[in-house]
Amino acid sequence: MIKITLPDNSVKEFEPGVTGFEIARSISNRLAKDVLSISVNGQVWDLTRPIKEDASIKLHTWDDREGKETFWHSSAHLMAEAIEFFYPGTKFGIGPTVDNGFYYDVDLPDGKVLSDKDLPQIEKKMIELAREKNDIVRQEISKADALKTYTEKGDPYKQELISELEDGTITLYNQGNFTDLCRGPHLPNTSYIKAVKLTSIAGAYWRGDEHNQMLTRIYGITFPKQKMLEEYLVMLEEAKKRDHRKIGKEMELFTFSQRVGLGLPLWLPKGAMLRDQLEQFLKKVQKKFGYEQVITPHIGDVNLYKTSGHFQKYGADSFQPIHTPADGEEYLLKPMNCPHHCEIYSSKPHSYKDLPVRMAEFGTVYRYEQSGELHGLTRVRGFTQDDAHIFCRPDQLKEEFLKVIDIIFIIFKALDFKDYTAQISLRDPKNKEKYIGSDENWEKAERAIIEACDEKGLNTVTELGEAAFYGPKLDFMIKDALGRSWQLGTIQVDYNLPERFELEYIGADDKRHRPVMIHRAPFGSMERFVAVLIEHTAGKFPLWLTPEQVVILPISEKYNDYAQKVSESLNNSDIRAIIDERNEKIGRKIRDNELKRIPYLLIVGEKEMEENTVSVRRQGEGDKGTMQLDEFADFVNKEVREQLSAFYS
RNA sequence: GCCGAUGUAGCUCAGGGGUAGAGCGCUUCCUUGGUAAGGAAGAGGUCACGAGUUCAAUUCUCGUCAUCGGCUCCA
Repeated sequence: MIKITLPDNSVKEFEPGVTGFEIARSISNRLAKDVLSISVNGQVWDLTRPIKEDASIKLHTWDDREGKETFWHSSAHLMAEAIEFFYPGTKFGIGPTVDNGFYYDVDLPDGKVLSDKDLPQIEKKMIELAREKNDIVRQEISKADALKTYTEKGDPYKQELISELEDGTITLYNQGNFTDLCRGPHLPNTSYIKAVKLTSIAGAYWRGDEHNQMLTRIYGITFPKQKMLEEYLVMLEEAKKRDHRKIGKEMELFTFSQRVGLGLPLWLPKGAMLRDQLEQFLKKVQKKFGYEQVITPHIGDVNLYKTSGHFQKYGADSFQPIHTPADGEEYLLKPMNCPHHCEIYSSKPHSYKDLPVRMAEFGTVYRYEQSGELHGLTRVRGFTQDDAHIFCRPDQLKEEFLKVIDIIFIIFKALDFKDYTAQISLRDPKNKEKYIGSDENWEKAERAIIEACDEKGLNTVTELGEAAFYGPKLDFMIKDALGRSWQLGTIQVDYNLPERFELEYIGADDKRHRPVMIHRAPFGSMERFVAVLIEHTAGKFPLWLTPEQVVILPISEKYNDYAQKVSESLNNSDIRAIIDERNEKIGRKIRDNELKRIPYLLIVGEKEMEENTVSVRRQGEGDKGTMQLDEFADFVNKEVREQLSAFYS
């Protein structure tokens, strides 16, 4: 007998060769029905694979990531089987799972091009094949045999994959007439898959390299129940309604113009108001944290970027230099603010007592992005960074890092961002020559970041090899309505620029020393941040931030004068109020303004005019009763203050 | 930049080889009202742009541009 340890540390005994499925059945029939795969000593296995020795196990169902991955992995094979049925001779690339389903990269025979009109018939075939309840069978195979199989099949992609695998670890999976090279694990048979939706079709370079052949990538998602697919599709529809491009248009926040140019956003009055609120808020916070505002031009001499090294690294893929009519001068549209800030730093000598110097600028920068990459406000060619550079002594690094994290916390709190992830990017220890700067400095900087995150109790993921070439960094990422991840705030340590710009300070020892630089941007870019904010709030911005906080609705035109008086009074109390003076009934005005996502609706008529009151409605909540005019102003201002409590405390 | 799809009124979208439609919005008039759509009339389009096929193209074909979904890239 062998001992199987369950996740609750209880131990059960089984015959050697017991399978995951049998273990599940010994626990309950329900579990046997739901289980999809099993972790054996931390490795995910097929349910049908015999366990021959003592092991600790965990059974995975649809509710686990591992369970879903097994399910979708088998679904990718099912799709491949269906594609091979319609297009014999198709060559297959890779078919992994993703956050929401799976994809398979395929190379169709005879230059056949697949379009989304072909997807429904593949879906139908997948369901048909699933119903055949074909067992999915694992087969261990030698490298030589594997290579032979795919050489005969004429599939260069699989051959390439196999040639990189170690002999003795290669497995094939068979189902029906279909065989695929695969590490597994897989479902016991195809019948688990009940609902299929192939979501999109796209080109994808083999192995993600744009010099390689482009394959056709088909994305799909599957479920163990039809109803779950329906719910997923409804969820997708809802997510689309939150798209910042749609809401931005609806709420008149920003627009684009072909005449102005690709990826160059135009901020409309309400969007500009919103952005201005964010900027003013951050300026206040930064002032409190000892930052000084600076302003630098939008272009800079090309030599500035040769000094910084950016021109050598990115010049060829950037907007090309601007040439002066005479004298052969060359200027670059500013892609970064830091070189300018370095020059501000070196405009005067610094004592160690002056440090840190914290220099902030809402600096608009221009970067050439490939046309296919532009995306609403999240990926543009001209954008404004809430940039700042901290020039400090090496011994101040950690403390400064902690303070930047504090600023980011204040902002995320004011905006109710909870679902962010923090990623520490360190250098690849195996590849140290890719990075500049001494080992000692790197270790110091990496330690400072890790310790700062620990001290702040930040839940982080660490990625090796993701550091910038000039220093390690900490990024804050957040997901948009459709689950795509975007980087917002960033804090980066830089030893490179101080070196290149020969920045110095005079130490207590009366000698020259090199400061360390921290680049940081809590919002990242104003454009991207506003985009994510729109999707996060579905356009229902916090009261302190929203462009129009209050709308006054006169019962009839007779009360427009009183509405005017209310509006002036509120504006005098720093509240942004507008009036709906249209010749419409009150019900209509309420409906329209509710849909405009304005937080407070004030209804004013005969009664209110006589008593100097307003009748208050909160967006989405309905009637809140009557208040004195000044009472309402205090009420609103108090709510704003509470939302910004992280700053005021 | 690459692969695929899409482009009709301010917005959302229908239509289709014979000179273009709806709802919302907009304008004017009537109505002056109490907590999620009052009524009537009217204006508004080079059917993205360019070429080709055709007696005739918004519709079919090709190209260009833009947008959307991905890939690559992102200081």
